[in-house]
Amino acid sequence: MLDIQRIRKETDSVKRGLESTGADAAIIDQILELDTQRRHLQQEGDTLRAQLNAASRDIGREKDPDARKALIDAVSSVKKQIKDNENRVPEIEEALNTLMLNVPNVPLPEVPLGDGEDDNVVMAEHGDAPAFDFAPRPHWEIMEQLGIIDFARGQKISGSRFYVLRGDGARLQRALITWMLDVHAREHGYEELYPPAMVRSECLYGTGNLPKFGDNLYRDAEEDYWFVPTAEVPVTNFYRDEILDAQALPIRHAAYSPCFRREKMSHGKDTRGIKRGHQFDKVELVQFAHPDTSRAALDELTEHARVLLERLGLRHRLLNICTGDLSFVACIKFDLETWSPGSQEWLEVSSCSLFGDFQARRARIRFKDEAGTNRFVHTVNGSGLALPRVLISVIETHQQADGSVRIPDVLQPYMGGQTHITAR
RNA sequence: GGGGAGGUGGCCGAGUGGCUAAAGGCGCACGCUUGCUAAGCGUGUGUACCGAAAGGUACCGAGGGUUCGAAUCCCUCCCUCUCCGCCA
Repeated sequence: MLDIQRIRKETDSVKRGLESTGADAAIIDQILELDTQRRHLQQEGDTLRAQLNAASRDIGREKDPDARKALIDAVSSVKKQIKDNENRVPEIEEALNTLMLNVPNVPLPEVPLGDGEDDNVVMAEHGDAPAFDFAPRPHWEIMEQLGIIDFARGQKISGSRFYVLRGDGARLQRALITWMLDVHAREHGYEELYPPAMVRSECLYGTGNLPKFGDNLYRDAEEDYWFVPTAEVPVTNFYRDEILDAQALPIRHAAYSPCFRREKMSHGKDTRGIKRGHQFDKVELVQFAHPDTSRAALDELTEHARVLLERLGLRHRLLNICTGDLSFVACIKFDLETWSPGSQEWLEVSSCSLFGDFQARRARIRFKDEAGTNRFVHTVNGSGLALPRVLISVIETHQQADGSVRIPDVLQPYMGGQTHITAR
């Protein structure tokens, strides 16, 4: 959510920012109109209530029954006006609030202008494309042949876009999760959390998934429980409605969780393999940062995610996401993509975003600054990393001519010293 | 799922219709003191919104109601704790 004060004071730059993302800036004018009405109503109501309060004090002091009666009668018209005023307020406030919740974040000036993903800027490429003296195969072939995945039974159990990892496939994913969490917790300064995978809707408003993106979420039919699309949701809301110590910032948390997404929008896309499922696993990094250092925190967090790819020996690149491809909540975003030589495509394995106070304002996460003033923190997060796609890249990158897969050195201790996955 | 207790400021804890934003204590901040043993004394210390300011309004789990006036009375809901049942 944007700061209404900012919308009032910097109307033009906010509008320009929104337009650069492809959003319709007309919503800003509607907001300002309602905001004016709201303030007018509030002033009117405050004045009336001040009158009533003063009158009530007088009545309390008046002992003479007749004089008292007269005073009470006199205040009735004020009461009626207050009622009228109160009747008009909710409509305006709800309309205003709805609009505010639907305004996306405004990009930072450094975000490259563009209409869509084709305009994203490649900032860095790391590692060479792996060389093969045979035709590299896609992961679904390799994994099936090794017997470490079962698509058919996954579909039998749960339907399309579900699969079962088995044997060394399941173990490899588990090794990746553990290793990544260990790196973040032991080397990068993140406290590990294991959060709920089901949350109340309020959490999703906090992170910005609701109200606009509810149709990509699964939810309980009877109660207000929603399945998280990412650990970002519970972890960000860990501090909802709290006031943190300035000295405690930045707070860093890493969390593993399963993630659930309907993927309604991408029906026919990515149907082969494990690139896009309704359920997948992910390690998420979240930082709660001081506004003065949040931009640097984004670079730091991005590097924390990137270095994992390097250590896994995967070719990867860093993208600066353009205005037109920015997510609803981000004011700047870097994607990490890793190369999958079998499927011959770049896979997004992490989106690292700075949200400014956009989420903190929705979730009311504040800190007490040096002057003792409560201010909203800035939130930063990114995957570190998304499992299925890292798994794809590991398997396709480290596949061998004989159909086996070499296990990256860093993961071998997590696989009991095993160096290769071979057919059973 | 059934029974009992309770939700007040950073924390503890008063407060049962009016001058209570809310006693007192703790904590914290600033100042003073340094012959009553790392102690004493004083002052200050919630949030949000509107307003140039003065100031005003709202908030004592949430929502609604009664009343000139509610933290205090009534209704509904939520949550926490606890005893019982069930259970990975």
